[in-house]
Amino acid sequence: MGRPPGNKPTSFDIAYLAGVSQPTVSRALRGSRSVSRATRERIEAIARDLNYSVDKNASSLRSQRSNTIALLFFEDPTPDESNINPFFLAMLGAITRQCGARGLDLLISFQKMEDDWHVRYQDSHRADGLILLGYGDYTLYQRRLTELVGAGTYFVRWGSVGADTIGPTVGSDNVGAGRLAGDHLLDLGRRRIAFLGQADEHYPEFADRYAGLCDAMAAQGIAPDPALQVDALTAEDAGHAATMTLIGRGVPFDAIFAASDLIAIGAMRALAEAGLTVPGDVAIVGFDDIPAASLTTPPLTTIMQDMKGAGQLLVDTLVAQVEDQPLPPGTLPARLVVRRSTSG
Amino acid sequence: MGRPPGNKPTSFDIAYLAGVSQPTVSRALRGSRSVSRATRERIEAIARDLNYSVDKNASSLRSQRSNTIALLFFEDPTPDESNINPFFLAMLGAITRQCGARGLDLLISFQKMEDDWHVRYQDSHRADGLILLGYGDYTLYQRRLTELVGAGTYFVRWGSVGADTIGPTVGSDNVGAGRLAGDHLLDLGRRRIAFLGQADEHYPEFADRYAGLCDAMAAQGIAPDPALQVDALTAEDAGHAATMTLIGRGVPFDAIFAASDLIAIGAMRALAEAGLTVPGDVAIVGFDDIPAASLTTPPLTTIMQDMKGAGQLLVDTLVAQVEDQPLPPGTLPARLVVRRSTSG
DNA sequence: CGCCAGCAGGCATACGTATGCGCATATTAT
DNA sequence: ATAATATGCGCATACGTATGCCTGCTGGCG
Repeated sequence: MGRPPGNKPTSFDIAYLAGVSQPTVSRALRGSRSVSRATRERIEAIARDLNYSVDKNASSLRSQRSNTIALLFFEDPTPDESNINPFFLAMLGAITRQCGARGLDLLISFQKMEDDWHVRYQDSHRADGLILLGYGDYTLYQRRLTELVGAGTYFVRWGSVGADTIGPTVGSDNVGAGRLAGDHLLDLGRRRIAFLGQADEHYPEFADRYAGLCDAMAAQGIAPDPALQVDALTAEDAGHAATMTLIGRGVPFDAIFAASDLIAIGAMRALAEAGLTVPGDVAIVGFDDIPAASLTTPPLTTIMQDMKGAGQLLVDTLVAQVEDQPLPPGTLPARLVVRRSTSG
Repeated sequence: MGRPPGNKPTSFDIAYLAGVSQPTVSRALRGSRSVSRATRERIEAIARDLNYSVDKNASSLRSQRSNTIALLFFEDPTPDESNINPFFLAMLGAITRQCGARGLDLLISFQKMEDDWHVRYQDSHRADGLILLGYGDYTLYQRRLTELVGAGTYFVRWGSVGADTIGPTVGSDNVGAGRLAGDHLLDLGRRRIAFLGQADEHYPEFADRYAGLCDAMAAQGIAPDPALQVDALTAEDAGHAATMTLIGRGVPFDAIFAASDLIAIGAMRALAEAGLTVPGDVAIVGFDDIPAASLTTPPLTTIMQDMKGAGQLLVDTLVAQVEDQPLPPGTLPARLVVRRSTSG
């Protein structure tokens, strides 16, 4: 208190007051073993007293480590603001928390994948590495990801974890989650389970969820019926449209597993319009457990991903790369949240 | 391409290749008038060629400007992760966009207001200024804000804009928004309008909304009835509880203006349980236009805040301070979104 | 033809920290 | 007692950019 503003204390000021040299201050504050305990504590006291804090720019410049990671959201369908997938926003909380726990700063940006932002961020030493978060057509991103790998940029991606993914990837066990949903519906006696969601290589996460559903059905000796799978992207409208398509096909079904909650909500709207009851005529399971899922009527049974774990794993995986350590395994278990859309 | 990684080009490399001195490179790339056009273009070409990008740390260190702002979320009720107010998350999109447009980086953190994080961020030159975002008991924050002002920290806060606010503040015109909601309900012939939301000095934004409602009623010669105001914080449960209280009071009401969408959603649930129809028995207006608002049955009439404008204004106000320029005015108009909870 | 103005760019240096290396003093082994 | 080792700290310097000041040159004008 009292020092004229714009005249922030430096490590030299501390050194002077402590009667030591500037390097000693630096070492002391970083906890180097080569400063005696007494000296260190004296320096720490003075630093606290002066309200000193290490200049981040000087420190990063000298050490070539920014202790900062950059979070890049990308989504292809929405060039407009605000319409961010609620699931990712929830994950943001977990990521910031883990960054805080590890003493990292977090830079954030929403970008189209076209910009070369991602490269720039590491080149300019703003960040030590990147977290890439986004749904969208995976095949469109492959080239970009390959570039990143080629440039030696450290990054980690949220998505489908498989053999052919490019770069370190962290994701839920989507196959297991699909199996979870399938088992649940099968336990309830449902046999004609529809899947709403793009299930091709462009959207591997959705495809995995479908594969898990098929696994569960196969375990009961039920062959998947292609007529019960309808493509749909993440949005509510898509869920509505897909359900209309499904109904239009005239094949009977007694359950729906939707690849996202928004799809499920759209589906519920379409079912209501068609005079079908939930869960009476059709049981329905969503995916993501977005806040709105518990607010629908009936509340939506869904799959909850481990977002806290996801945030930790993303950050840890990135740091492991930067520090040249072995990467932790990349998949996280998901959990079924039963609500009245299946059990009512 | 091709340069060994870890050997990033510097301005010296460019200078060498261009046959000029390093300072000239710096000036050229920053667009200084004292570099000839020809030289500048030559330098720019080489820089592009080498995939050069200015080292952010060195630049910030030297210029004492980080061109970065820090966004601090704080909410008192949720020490747990994830449960972030969706409204703020939507605003995040607008803020990042404006930061991008102004060439600023954005640091982000969720914190309890107790930590001295906010001071640290500017002291350590991580950020030029802070954006403070959070609901919560305003009176609890006053001391912190006063400290920030005292420390000369640049910041801007989202909240109620009034005479007694501490530090530069940006917010919606909550009084006007309340009037908007009131006028709408009055136009529909409703006369007994309840308000659900804390309306004291601890939550000035809510109080302003209530004041606007009272204004609108007063303009029609209707005196506000204290029995029709029930305290409620932001959450859905609170809305449910408040509505039960309201019903329990036995005073007749034909409309509800809720201080937030989540309160409104809770209210709708309580009304349904009590056998009251929306909008037949009770018309209801929310606030925020969160994504779930259009998914309720019936869809919720609500007040939409100008989030794009808010993001711009927050960033612009902060930058104006840093650059020692006059601050733009701090209030933004809100808009009524009519859905079936009032007009059905 | 000489003088002053203005343009383009170079020189030197500062920003604040981190770290390799060397040098005392203190400690132990021989 | 002397050599070997450890401990604690200072010296010098590097990180890469931005900027105040000065210089050399060109051109216009009296």
